[in-house]
Parts: sequence; structure tokens; C-alpha cells
Amino acid sequence: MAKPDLPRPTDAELAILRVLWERGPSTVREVTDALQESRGTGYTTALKLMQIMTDKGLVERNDSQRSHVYEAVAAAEETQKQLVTDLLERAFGGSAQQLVLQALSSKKASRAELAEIRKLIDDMEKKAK
Amino acid sequence: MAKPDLPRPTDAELAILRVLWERGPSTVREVTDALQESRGTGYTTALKLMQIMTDKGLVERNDSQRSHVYEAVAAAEETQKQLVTDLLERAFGGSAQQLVLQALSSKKASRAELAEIRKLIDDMEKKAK
DNA sequence: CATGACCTACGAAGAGTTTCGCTGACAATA
DNA sequence: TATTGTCAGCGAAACTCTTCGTAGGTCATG
Repeated sequence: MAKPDLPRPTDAELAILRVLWERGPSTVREVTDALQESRGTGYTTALKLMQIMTDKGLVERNDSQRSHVYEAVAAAEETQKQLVTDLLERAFGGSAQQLVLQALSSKKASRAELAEIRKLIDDMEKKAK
Repeated sequence: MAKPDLPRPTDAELAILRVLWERGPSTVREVTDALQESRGTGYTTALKLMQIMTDKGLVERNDSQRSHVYEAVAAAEETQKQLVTDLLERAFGGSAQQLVLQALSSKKASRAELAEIRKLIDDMEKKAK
């Protein structure tokens, strides 16, 4: 109902979303500072991107303060699911198995992570029954 | 040794790679026809893209025939792993577990697929020991 | 009030992506 | 041989993405 299909965020947009997910609602200054180390993003660059993201509906702006406060519209999980689903279709022809396989082999998951994933699979099998 | 770090393929490029992976070495005409249904790609569009991909090193061209034959440089699994790793870093902060979780929840995997994945996890745990 | 710090907004540059029209070359066929 | 079809190559248009310079507004402080 509420979701008018947000576009897939670009690389730079995704970096900003990650900051907003972690910090919660933030100003351009705060986002810029957070991205300074990892990306070296300049202030006006971040501002412009966030204005564009507002137009796209990816973030919402509260301009009741002099420093406008931006907030991600979609939760991290929601956007992540969208990105995975998208990649699944574009690169794997819809085979979740192949994607999971590549994901697990590309980065060595920790023992704890593997156990978590196993539990997830158990749950899914139970549900599928 | 052989791999001078191929760039991440764009959406249109990935569609072409998928055809080449499935069909094996193919001409522009064959790729165009294969993409006609799904994407409506025109001949010169496919040609141009494949020329660009040749420059990037994503495909190799054999021009010993009048109709040049193109072939994907990297195997499907290799490129898929690259794309997953990339997404893992950009969207999930490196947490394979979260990515797998979204992958499995986004598309209902079949019982057989789940069993396959479970086996994969077993192997990884054994190896990690 | 003047200065400087910080903010939003605008526009444009430069690169990359995707599309396609046009051209000239070559081949098959009438 | 003349026509028709197919091919590679080129260039450009339209669009997106990312970056940043510049301008103008607001606020605190000297």
C-alpha cells in the first residue's frame, strides 16, 4: 500500500542509505562526515545526492530546522531484499541456490554465522512442510 | 595471472553475458535474437555493447569469419561471485549471513534446493574445523 | 553593523550507459 | 551485372550518475 516502488539505489545513494540506517535521521553534515573516511565525499556532493534521493522517494526530508534532517524511507532489510532479488533475476536466472552458494564461498562465513544460516534453513523446511 | 580484474558489468552487459554463458560463443545476430524477446534489443545496440565489452575485456572476439564470434572471458560462476561479493560489501557490510537470509526469504527455495544448501554448509563447517 | 561560519539551492561539467541512424563493405541471388 | 540482405564500424543523441563551484540566505560573534 504505502510503497510506490522505490527505484534501485545507485552506488553512491546506497552508501548514504547505509549511514542513515546506522545513524537514524541525520543532517547532510553528519552524513558527509560519516562518508568522509570511506569515500571522501564532499559536502555539496552529499547534499545534491540527498536532494535527488528525496525526489526519487528514497529518503524523506524534515526541514523544520535550519539544518534539514533526512531519513531513509525503506528499512535496511527491505532495500537489501530488493537488491538481492534484483541480482537474483539479473545474474542468476532466479536460482537462489546458486546465489547462496556464491555468497558463502566468496566470503568465509564464521562458524556462528553458518549455524545461524542452518537454523534459518531448518525453519524454512518446517514451514514448507 | 590471467585475470586483470574485469570491471563490474552493467545491466545491459550482464544480459549479454548471460546469453553467451548459455549459448557459448555467439555472433551479434544470435545474441540480438536471444535478447529480442526479453529486452527488445536492436542489432546495432547489441553490436555496440559487445564492442565496448571487448574493449573492457569482458568478452573476446574472433573475427576470422565474416560474422565475428564473441565469447565471455570469465565463467558465469566467476562473474556471479564477483557480483555477490560486491553486493555483500556495498549493501550488507560484509555480513554473508544477512545476505543469505534475504536471498532465501525473497524467493522461496524448493525443498531440494534447501537440502543442497544444507549440504554446502555441512561441507564448509567440516572444512572450517 | 561587519565578519565569518554554515546552510540550501542551482547549474553545469565530465564520465559512463544505452540506443540508434547512417555508411561502406561484402555476399548471395535474381 | 544489378539488386537485395547482412555485416562491422562510426558518431551522436539522450539519459543517468557523480562531482563540485558559486551564489545567496541565516546565524552567532566581535
